[in-house]
Amino acid sequence: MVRTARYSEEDFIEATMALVGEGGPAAATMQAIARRVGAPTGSIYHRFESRAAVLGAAWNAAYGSFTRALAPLLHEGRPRDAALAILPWSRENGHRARFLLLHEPVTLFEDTPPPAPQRLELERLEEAFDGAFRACLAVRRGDTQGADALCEEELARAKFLIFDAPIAILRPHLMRGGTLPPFVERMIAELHAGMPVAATQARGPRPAASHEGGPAGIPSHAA
Amino acid sequence: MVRTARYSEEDFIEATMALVGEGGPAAATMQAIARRVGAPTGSIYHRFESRAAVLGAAWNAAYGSFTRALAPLLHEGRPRDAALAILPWSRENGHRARFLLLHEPVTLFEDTPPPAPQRLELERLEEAFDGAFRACLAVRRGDTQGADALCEEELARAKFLIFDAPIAILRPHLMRGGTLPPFVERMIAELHAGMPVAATQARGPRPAASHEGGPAGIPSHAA
DNA sequence: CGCATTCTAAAACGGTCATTCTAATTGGTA
DNA sequence: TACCAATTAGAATGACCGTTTTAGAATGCG
Repeated sequence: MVRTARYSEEDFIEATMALVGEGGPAAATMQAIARRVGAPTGSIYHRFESRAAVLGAAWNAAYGSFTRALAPLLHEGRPRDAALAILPWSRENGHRARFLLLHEPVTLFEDTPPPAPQRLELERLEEAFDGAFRACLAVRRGDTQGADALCEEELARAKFLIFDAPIAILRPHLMRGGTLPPFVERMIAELHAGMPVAATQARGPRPAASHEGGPAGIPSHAA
Repeated sequence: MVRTARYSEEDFIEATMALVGEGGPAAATMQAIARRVGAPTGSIYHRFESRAAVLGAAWNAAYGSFTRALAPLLHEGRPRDAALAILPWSRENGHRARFLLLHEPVTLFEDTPPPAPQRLELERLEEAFDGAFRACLAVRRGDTQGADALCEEELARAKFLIFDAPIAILRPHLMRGGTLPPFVERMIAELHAGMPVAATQARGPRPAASHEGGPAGIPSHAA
């Protein structure tokens, strides 16, 4: 090394997350990222090989931070606490939360997928998070046979309850940009009380629809 | 009128929804839309004043079709059936479903908001759908005082249960592009059994977290 | 039968963006 | 101190996109 870098990789990543969080993926042009950092456009290319690499790195940073907050709780078999942990994480990560929870990767990487390094790291992160879900289910069921004998439905239920549903509860408020109202916590807690991930002790195979008829037989659109 | 049009407004709208559903908003360039229809680029401007107008019209078409399927059930006070009605609607509207349910308006209109005609129609549609939610809550509570005395939390709960949560259940499968597995119906039904929109008869003020402690007191990130 | 009007058709324009290029600068090291 | 690779700095390039323009074709009406 001979010259000390003035702008770090993290500077560009932070600027990218802020721009996407505020104005959507299209707002994060290379020139906008550079301007926000105070650097010339070309400097980004000394750290990242392309725009897709910057977006990929930003996504991995946000996703990594998020999963690091939830994974330990999942491994301890505490799905409800994991779902609730999304709240403090969102409050403490303004930029990151809006960036990660308001945009699907599809819309971020639609034009060009991120290059190999970022793609591989994302695969690692996703695999680790998936493993945490499976471990959580195994713990809740008191499984000794490991976390492999899970059907697709069980995993989908867990991901919905711990990940997608809390995010759906938060999304309207993240979008409006204000602070999260206190009732979002109540809603997540109620959700987990009424539709548990998996029963701890034997509690009957499934809660089953309690009133107003079973789950089968959707009426068609009207009446 | 003097010359019969070869390409209709609906042609361009349909192509737009298909392109966005397949490749995200950036895939729906004016040239791509025209190419898919088989028309020259300029022809679109005989029907729409700008790209934002095309996207807005497409959004309104999809959103209108969706709300027309749900609103009657809401007005009848059948929130569970409304949530379940999203399933057949999605199966019958491949393009539309992926377009509407996989993309937030924020990411569609980030650069330029749609012009007045489309913006106004969207406001009408949103107001009508909002009214349906309020009506549903009023019916469920047996309210005689109308649908105005609703707190923010009640409305947020209803929208989550009937709209956002079912969509969150469907999203992974819409993304993969395959057919919807049968267990998504069970999940929606269970959700409504465990966390009802509003009790029909007096059933106690709130279900309250049944086991493993009340809703208050989130542990911080670990342990 | 021709004309006004609405459309198709395709090329052209202006702007923006990602990326590259050239030159100047920096600061640890020999 | 003199060097030199890594970096800053900012302009230049080439591609693509939304929109406009120009020209020609079709059709109902007088």
